[in-house]
Amino acid sequence: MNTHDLLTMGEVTRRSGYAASAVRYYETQGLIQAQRSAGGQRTFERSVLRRLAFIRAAANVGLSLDEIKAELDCLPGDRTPTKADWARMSKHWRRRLEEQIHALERLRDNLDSCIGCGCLSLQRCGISNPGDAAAAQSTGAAYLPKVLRRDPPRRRP
Amino acid sequence: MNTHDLLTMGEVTRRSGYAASAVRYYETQGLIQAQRSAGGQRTFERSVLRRLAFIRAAANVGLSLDEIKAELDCLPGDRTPTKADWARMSKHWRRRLEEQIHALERLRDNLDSCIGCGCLSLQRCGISNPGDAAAAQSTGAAYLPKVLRRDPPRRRP
DNA sequence: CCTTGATATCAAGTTCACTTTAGGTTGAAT
DNA sequence: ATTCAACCTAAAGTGAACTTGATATCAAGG
Repeated sequence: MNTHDLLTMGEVTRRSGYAASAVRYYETQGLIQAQRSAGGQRTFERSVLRRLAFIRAAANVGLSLDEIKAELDCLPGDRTPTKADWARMSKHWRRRLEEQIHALERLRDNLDSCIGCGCLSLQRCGISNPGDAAAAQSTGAAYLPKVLRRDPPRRRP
Repeated sequence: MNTHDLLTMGEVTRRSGYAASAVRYYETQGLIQAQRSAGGQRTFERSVLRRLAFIRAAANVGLSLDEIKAELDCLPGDRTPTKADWARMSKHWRRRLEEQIHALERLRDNLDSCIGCGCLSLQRCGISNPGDAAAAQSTGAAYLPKVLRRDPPRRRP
């Protein structure tokens, strides 16, 4: 416990749940900022905790650090998100979550129909949809939305 | 087009959508097998296409290669999955997909309530749930199921 | 035979999000 | 003054899933 409102690294790690190495990493990546003491040790404003919470939340929603940085950079003057910012950004997140949910639901439903067909048919299966040249026109791909697709079949120039 | 039913690398890459490097990688990892021609070039049985389709499907459901290998190894005699195998395994996948869907739905709903609270409260927010020492008992974590949790807050020994 | 394009191997590189290691410094308490 | 936990930096390591690069061989048409 220190007397005024600057936090030490130890306090930040304890209260944020992040490892010191992660906190330092985020600083190098410009996601958070730190002041330095005379001896060169980091001191953090209390707001860094909120920022770290934001980072964790965004990461849990599936954003990459680059994306998170972009969101944080959108905050004018590098301030901590206000309620309005939060609402705006959460709209963004919600859309993303909805997409993921729908993608998974489609995948699940397709899985059900695949059980019936003894599937993995190279021609028709929407889950495997191997991008067989013979099936290039297949509608199967529609079942696997981009958000879930791991690899792009047929990247022939 | 070759005359009998062994496939060349080129045919496999064209028909599976996988890059040759990926196919070779899967072979080193024991996910697929290949015979060799006199000159040392790979030849594949046609069933490798089905296996690759299976691999892609499983990967799209979110399984790691290790998990996929485990599933494939479960097939007695290293054969291509039959309808029964497929049904058994898809049950596995379905559970996984259901989990992911529910996790995302909870996250989405929590996001909605967070908009109302101007959130990211260190104490209560289920989305950020930073593992603040003061909030160690928080129920917030319940909102973020393991499948979605990126990092384990407070791993203090 | 020669050329060309497809394949082969093996090691090393890539990306992401950090962690680990090694070795040195700080700062608060005794 | 001494001690020792907490802190610092820079560089290298991790793991997943491949890709890239360098270099060499194969296969088939002309």
